[in-house]
Amino acid sequence: MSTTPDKPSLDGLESKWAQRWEADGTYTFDRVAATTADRSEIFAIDTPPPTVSGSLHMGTIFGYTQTDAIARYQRMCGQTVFYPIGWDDNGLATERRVQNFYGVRCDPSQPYDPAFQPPDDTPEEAVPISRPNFVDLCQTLTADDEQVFEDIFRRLGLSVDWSLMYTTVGEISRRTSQLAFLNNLERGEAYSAEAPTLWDIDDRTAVAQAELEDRERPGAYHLLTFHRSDGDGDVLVDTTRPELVPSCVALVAHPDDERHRWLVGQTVHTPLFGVEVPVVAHPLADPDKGTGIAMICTFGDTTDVTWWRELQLPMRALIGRDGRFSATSPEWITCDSGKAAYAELAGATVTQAQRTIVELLGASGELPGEPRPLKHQVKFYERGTRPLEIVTSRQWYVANGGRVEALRKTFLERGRELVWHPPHMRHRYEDWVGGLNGDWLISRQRFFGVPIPLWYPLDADGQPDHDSPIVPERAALPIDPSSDVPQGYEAGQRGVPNGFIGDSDVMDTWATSSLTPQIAGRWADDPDAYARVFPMDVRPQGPEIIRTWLFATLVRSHYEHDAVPWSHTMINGWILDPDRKKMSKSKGNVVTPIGLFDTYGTDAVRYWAASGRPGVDTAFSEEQMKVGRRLAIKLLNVTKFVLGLSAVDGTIDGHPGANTVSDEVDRAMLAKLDAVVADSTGAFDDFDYARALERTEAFFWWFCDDYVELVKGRAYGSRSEAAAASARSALRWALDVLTRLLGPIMPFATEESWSWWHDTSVHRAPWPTPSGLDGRADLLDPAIEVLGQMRRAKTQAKVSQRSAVRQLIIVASEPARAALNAALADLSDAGNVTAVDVRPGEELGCEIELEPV
RNA sequence: GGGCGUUUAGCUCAGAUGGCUAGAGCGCUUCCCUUACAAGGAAGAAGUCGGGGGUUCGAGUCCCUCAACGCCCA
Repeated sequence: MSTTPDKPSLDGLESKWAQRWEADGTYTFDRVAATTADRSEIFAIDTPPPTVSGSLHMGTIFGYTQTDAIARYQRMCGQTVFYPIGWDDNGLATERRVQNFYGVRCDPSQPYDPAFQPPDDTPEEAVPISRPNFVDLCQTLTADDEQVFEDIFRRLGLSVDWSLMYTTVGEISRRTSQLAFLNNLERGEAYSAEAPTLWDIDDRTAVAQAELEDRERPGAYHLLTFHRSDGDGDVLVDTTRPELVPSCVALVAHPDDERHRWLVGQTVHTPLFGVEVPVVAHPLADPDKGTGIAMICTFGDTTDVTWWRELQLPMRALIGRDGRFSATSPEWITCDSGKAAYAELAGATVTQAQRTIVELLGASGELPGEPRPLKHQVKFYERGTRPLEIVTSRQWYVANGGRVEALRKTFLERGRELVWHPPHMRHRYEDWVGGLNGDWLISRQRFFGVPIPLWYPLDADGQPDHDSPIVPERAALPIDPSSDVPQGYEAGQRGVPNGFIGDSDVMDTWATSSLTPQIAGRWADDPDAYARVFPMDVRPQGPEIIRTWLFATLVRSHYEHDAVPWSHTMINGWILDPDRKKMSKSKGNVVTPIGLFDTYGTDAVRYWAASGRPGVDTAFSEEQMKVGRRLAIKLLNVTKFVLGLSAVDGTIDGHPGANTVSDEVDRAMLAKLDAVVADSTGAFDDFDYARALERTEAFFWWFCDDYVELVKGRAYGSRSEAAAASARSALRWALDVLTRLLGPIMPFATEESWSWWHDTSVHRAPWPTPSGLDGRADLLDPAIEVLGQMRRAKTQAKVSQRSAVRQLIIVASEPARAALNAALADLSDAGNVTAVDVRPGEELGCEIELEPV
């Protein structure tokens, strides 16, 4: 117990208490208790591992504070709380940051340089370095970033158990991720296939459906002339991608389109290249677009892929992984003029090719009319800068219902097993699962990630056999197939005929972070410990990653455990800037938290975060933080006041003593507080930290402004010792309860004021229960009303609130008079009333005669 | 084009199963250094609850419709 300071202050509380909590293990997950506890006595949280590449912004503070409030509530309720933390350092975001930070790029053909040092100054041209050197740099940089994040989270007062920290490229994550993948493979849930894939030509990697975004781009319709093979005229086709004419495999019209029905089944020759292609019918052809007949190319967009697959068309792909047209003329272009035209395109980028082909078509007279500009939606990788292309490559997939209706239904049903907070967020999940159009592509042609743990045997020609991958021993995980050697082979056989080769890809970030319950819970290493926390109780996260993180976690858990990974999911809202725009890095309106912690104190920032309702977008508001700061200071001050009164023996021992709290006024206040306790408890049980805070806060201000003012005189001893003891006892009890109610939201100020009169942490104190004193909650209403009228009279008379009332005449109904009588002495004290008279009447009213100045 | 959400004082938001004479905080105005708190306290002004229909004795709350904004998906 420390002494109450003369001048309470919020300054410095964060570092003082963060250190103390760490030293005391206040938030440590109690493994011993967990082994004997019933599962219902453990509360496990699947914390989002934030991406550490870059700065931590207010959205993170917002969501994580809300989760922390729930964790603290559950802990005070006596739950053994499993609250881990992780860093998502895996993936392209980190690679980008390393490239920019050090001025390097990964070139897997470079040999490892053990003595490599990054350039001192960022060079103009990126320095090519080996993959191991590159990965080293990624590790170095993320380690720095992670320390910065940890400092911020500690300052935020997150009650996570730091000993449970993991990273998504760490050894445990790699083992878990590879093990889960091998299990998926063994059960047939993961497979590899050579297929058209959305491809980012800048990052040179495949991209999954969940990573796409549509962006509006200017384009132009070009009217192209195809020539009927029967020589009986031309067919005009509108396209926004004339450069893909050499990849054209068919024309397509809607089956019900009368204008083109006669043409279906015939063939035409493509402009410039003279390749004969069929005219086919398919319902996805839009009769209202362009001329109503479209060119199918392999591949201009995802509709082309659908047509190609469903109509079993040939593949005539020309754009390579570098985004350039093939350097050699393809075999399907046979005429000399076609070959000559292609020679102009060979090696060109898409933009160059379009310009060239428009010129060629203009010269050949096969481009009637001018291009007509339009704006259209183009698919981009969400982190990318150029439109995605579709290339054919071998990739690994995990079945997610995108191709099989029954599986899709299974995942929709899994989604309904979860309790969603707020409930409408479930729609986002269902919309996404319902709209899947392919399996989950998990392989990435990148460097900093969890390797796909496979090798392939090479045949006598040195060609890999992708259908018979070599699987590592489970006990050897994690492995890196680019340096580890499979059982039964020797290192010298790598890459030689009849030898082996490692899979060079890494897994998608989500393929690892979809396993956060398994990683944090130590599924791969400690099944007993894992069984204590899985399925977890809650997954808090942002709405934008329902389609990725939440869905992928459900998929993995379904396969691995035939269960949903948690019983509840809490989806937080967005942070909006004062103009109601979403705050995001790209908009440049992001505020960083440290300055706010300095200015308002962490509790104030937490107060703002906790006042955002679950799932509701919330304006960034420093005004709200000021309010939170006032609340925190008020708590310190009112605690100082209550503790400054002499203590009452034996009244605070779990509950206020029924004998000591003898005054009806005090019991009425405690009855009101009982209702607040019940409300707050119910709200927290329903994950509604905001409602809990709102109820507690409203009561707290009433308590300070009205109740304390009403009983202050009596508490000082203006009447009998018993009357004073009742007030002091009630004040202490109420303050004790209020401090605990505010603990989950404002951990620092509550811990500080609590420490002035307790030896143990408020965050380990039991969650409050009702006093059970059966007071009349509405008893004080008329007295408080009269108190207000006296204040008004004094304010209007422009005199001090302290000034005396010579005579107070109250008119009140019978029940109100009874209630007033109980409080009349307190009222006279509080209003400094010389003479008071209560008279019968209908409406409550007062006549107030002030003492002349 | 489809789905979801939001729309209540100048601002940010509360208003479970319809009963409100519509609340809070901030901001604003005025007053008060009162022995927990001047990084405070007291009081006051301020809203035809997005528009239009409907159900009902009664609707911010339920139904229909329209509009604006936001997000997600095509």
